[in-house]
Amino acid sequence: MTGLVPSRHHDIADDLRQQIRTGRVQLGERLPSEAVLAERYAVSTVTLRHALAVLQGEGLVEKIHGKGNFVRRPLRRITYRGGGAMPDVHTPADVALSVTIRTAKIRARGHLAALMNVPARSPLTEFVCLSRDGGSPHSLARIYVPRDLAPASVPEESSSYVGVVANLAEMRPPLADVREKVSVRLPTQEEAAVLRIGSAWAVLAITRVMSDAAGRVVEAALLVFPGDHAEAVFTTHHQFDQRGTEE
Amino acid sequence: MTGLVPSRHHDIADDLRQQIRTGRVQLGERLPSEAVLAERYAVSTVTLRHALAVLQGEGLVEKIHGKGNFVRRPLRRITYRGGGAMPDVHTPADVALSVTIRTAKIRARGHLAALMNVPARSPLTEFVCLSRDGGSPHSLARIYVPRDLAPASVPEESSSYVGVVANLAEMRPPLADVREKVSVRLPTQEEAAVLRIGSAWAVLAITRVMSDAAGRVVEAALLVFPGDHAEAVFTTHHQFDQRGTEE
DNA sequence: GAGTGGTCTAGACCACGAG
DNA sequence: TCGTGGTCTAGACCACTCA
Repeated sequence: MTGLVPSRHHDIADDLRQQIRTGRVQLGERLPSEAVLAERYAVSTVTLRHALAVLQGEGLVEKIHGKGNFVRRPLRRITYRGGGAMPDVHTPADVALSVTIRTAKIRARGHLAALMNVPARSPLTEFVCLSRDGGSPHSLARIYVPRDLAPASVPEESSSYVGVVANLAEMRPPLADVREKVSVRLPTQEEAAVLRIGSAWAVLAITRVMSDAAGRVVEAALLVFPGDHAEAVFTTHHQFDQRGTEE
Repeated sequence: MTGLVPSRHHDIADDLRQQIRTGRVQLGERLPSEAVLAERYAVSTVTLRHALAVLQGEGLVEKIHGKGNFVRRPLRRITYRGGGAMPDVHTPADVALSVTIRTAKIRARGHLAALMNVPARSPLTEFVCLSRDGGSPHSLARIYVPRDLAPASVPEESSSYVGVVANLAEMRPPLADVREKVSVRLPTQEEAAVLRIGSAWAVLAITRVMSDAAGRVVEAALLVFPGDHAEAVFTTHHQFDQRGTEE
């Protein structure tokens, strides 16, 4: 909206961005304090913070209250593949992802019951999976399956995301339909805290519902990825000639 | 990050949000000026602007420099359906969408050439479509097709998005593959201006590449939707029993 | 020119983190 | 306790819109 009028905080953001990209500020390192930077650039702290907010929005800087501003290690790009036949994330190197899983036995209600097309109070098992790429949070998945389709035990911590997903898939009848809804929204406070992102920065949220040939929902998953380095790919193959309704 | 400490600008945002939602401030109307509101809430203009920024991020308020802050009419939710067999947007009432189309004959280069898998300088036709829902911008689509597959003429303005897409589809050989990449990013300055959204608010960007049975790319589309009221739905049907690689 | 939002200042005080 | 970021003030001046 402001258009092409250069503003001081943009200049500063550009300068800091350059220093980060050229490696003059080391990855993972702390930037000088805001007070120091404000003096260095001869601006007020408010303006300097505005500049840092720009970089935070770009995912280059992580602010930690009471500690400082840190240059964020550029995270591996996350590619989610749609279609449901494969693990959620399978970039070539995603074996390096570690996962923390919290399991709970819950009962369906409200939105979740509707999503899974089961009566309220149906027994479900909930898996909350936080995957990490090295030290950095990577993605958050909340997976719900009918209790009778859940593995009896799931390791609390696993070094392989693929293994976990395979574990779930074993119990599952063959899939017939996968419906994935992709949306953009601001993270909840919890999500922002867990993923270590600013609460003003959007996430890529995917709601995935899988059902078997009988139409029974065998899994519902609420997946959340930091928006600045995630993407979802969907591939559709049209196996028949295009005559009328085929999809 | 700040956590549970209530802050003045959040309180104000909450109050204004309530007034908007309960209709005490009319849709499309201008809010009192920032100076007036700042006095009313007994805060500085900076703090008041911070509160408005929250509402702007939620898509409730649209700021227009020199004019005022306006309560944004809640836009119809945009649902993009993946798979490529259908028009981009087909909520029941999307016949109400109007579209402005700018057509240009261009030549492939760089990223676009790679995307369409054609040599640089291949002749393409570009369609830039801005669709509007009533008065509000709704989505921006940049569609590229090989020159020989482009309709000779496209109406500059059309009242029906569906008609336009059908127009394009007529020229097309049967589709074999559709690949859609969904990502979240900040809008470019141009996109922010055209879609009338703040440049700090993320958009849902879809890159769609369609190819025919021979593997030729017959269309590449760069679609941009305001992130706060758009979603994309992908449905996969598994027609065979699940044995090995079938995706 | 009058009224609006956009940017900025030079402080102040509060909340968090680590020793 | 000290250094950090988080919020806020009471102005100032500039840029945009419209009569």
